[in-house]
Amino acid sequence: MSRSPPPPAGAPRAHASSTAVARLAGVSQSTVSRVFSAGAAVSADVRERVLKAAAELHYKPNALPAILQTGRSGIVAVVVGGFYNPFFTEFLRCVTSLLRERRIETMLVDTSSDDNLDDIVGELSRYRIDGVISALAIRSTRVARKLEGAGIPIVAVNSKKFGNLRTVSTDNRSAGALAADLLIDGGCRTLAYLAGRESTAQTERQRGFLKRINDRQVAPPQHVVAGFSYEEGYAAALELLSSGSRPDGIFCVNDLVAIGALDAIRIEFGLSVPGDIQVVGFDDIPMAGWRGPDLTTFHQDMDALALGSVTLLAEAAPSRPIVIPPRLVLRGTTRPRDVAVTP
Amino acid sequence: MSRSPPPPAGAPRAHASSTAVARLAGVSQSTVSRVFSAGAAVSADVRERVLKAAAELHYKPNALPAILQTGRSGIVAVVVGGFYNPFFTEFLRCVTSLLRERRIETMLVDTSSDDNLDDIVGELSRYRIDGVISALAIRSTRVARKLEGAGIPIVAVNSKKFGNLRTVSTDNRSAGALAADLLIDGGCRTLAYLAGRESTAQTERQRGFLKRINDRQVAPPQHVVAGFSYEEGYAAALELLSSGSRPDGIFCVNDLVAIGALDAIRIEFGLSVPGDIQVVGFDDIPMAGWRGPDLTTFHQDMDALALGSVTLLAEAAPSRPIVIPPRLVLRGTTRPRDVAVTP
DNA sequence: TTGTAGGCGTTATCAA
DNA sequence: TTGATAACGCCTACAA
Repeated sequence: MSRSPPPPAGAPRAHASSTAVARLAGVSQSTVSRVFSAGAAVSADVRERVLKAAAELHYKPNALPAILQTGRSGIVAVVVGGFYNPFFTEFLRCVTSLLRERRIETMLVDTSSDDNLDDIVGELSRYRIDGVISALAIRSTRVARKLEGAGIPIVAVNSKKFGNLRTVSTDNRSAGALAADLLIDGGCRTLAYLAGRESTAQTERQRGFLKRINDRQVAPPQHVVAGFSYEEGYAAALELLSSGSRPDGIFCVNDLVAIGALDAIRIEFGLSVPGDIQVVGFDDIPMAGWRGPDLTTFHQDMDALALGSVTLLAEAAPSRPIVIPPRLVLRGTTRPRDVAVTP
Repeated sequence: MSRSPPPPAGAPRAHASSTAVARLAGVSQSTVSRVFSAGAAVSADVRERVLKAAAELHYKPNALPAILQTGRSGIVAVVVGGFYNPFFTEFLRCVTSLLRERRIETMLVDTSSDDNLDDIVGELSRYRIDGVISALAIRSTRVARKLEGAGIPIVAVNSKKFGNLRTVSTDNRSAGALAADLLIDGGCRTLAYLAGRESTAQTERQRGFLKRINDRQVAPPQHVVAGFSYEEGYAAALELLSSGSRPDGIFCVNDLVAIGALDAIRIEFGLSVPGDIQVVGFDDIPMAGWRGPDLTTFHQDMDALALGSVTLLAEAAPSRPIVIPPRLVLRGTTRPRDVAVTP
């Protein structure tokens, strides 16, 4: 029997195979296989002998041949769009936790844009991943089409729906409308919106906000494009206030931008929040609850988003989009109020 | 030729194999394999024909048989100890980015404790991962030993060294000493330390801090066990100050604890920082640089930690531990000073 | 309950 | 430069 040359000293010794275990236990390879696959019929005596041999050889079943055989890898790729934003890391936490419960492994992909998602998924498909969960929304038809061509089920969060794409979203538009109500009911009359860059979530929030403002016959808000980071929020607020305008209510595309804006308003301009200006964010990241920012915001229900993603991915065929309602979290950057807010 | 039954309608169609491509291109399977493995000799003519056929069939080489054959998967598991702490997420960001450059995939593991790391790695070894990078330090000999038994190279950050374990660490002890110097030179005489729970990093920071304080003949600091989160830092500061003591300098085990403490000090007690109390953190997470906290802290060089981890993992045999110097970042929670700090 | 044999889709080896 | 053939380690019939 021909054998491979011995591994160089110091190198991790090769993994034992089921054949090796079988030899040591004096049984056939298939018997070893049976012992390690749930619900197969093996006599207690043989099972014990096999397990003993396996332990002795540090045997761990090799998943790869099984995948090769069955076509299912038990691996899901999770895509995030940057670790700077706790929205992504929280989502990642929830998803990996759910996947782990289901004994599925997570392959992590971090990318700044969905533009190259098709390439990344193509690359990952070499590992026969069972699916993709993307916290990054898909924007272009080109990418959506190529992803479909890869033949791997894909769930995207807060994304527009394309073809077979499965989507789970927070109801961003309603939240935008609610934000408008909140500020207007709180007495604001000169509103501003600190926007993100192109993304479905951002567009929807903005749309809901503008629509409700218009419906309630309040003057349209000033619009400043910030981005999604603390620094961009800070800079945008600086720009806004330096221009001489003094809005009394600001809705921000997310919490990082809102916290940046807050710091600029309070520290750079010495204005009071919510006295002079009320501020509303989006996401309810942990820092929004810190005593410093104490930010009023909309909670994105990560558990629901994650559970929805995992569930949709598990389904055989793409089903209807899942929409999760946001939850308003009232904190110290808006005026205390008794009136109930209705969508 | 026997064929498997056709896939159910709607199911993602099966991936094409190199054999299918070979048939279509009119060459042998080995030739297709050569075309897709770098640096193999194939005539331009044949290569073109194969690539055309491959494109037509959406062919992507299946990595699994290759792994089976070569024993190398191109997958590394990265372990983090909770997404609440930007230290972990930043590390994760740097590591995945470096791995991606090297065309290695990241399998993500999130676990609250290193106690079950051996089980997790055992589970992952089924995928024949090439190695493990753990941002979580390894504390117990039992786990270290079992990990060694798995025969997979492992790098741990800020960890004690066990056997074959490869380690990359920030020089936590020196940083602790520097923190003592900084506060004492800044005029502090009644110091306090907000500690984390058992971990090598925490112990080392504390040890360096205490030693330098002792060396400089300043009274030993008060010691409160907080933990590693914002909430725990807040609670610990509350406890410390409610007990009636008024330290004038506090060193915190990490930035989250420090920011929690800051909020308690400023908001709950109305004290001035750095006027009444100076505060020093550790890690230099992004929030430490926000205008609100504006926290003086020690920067952990994530790029260096990540690069060290990836490099150590790539080495054939475990080599010497890598130690990264921390960098003091002076901000607004300590008094401005001109004197240079020397270790 | 256990063993035998074929096949999954690559890489590696050797011959042509 | 190309092709045939043997692994890699498991799962899945099917036979004993």
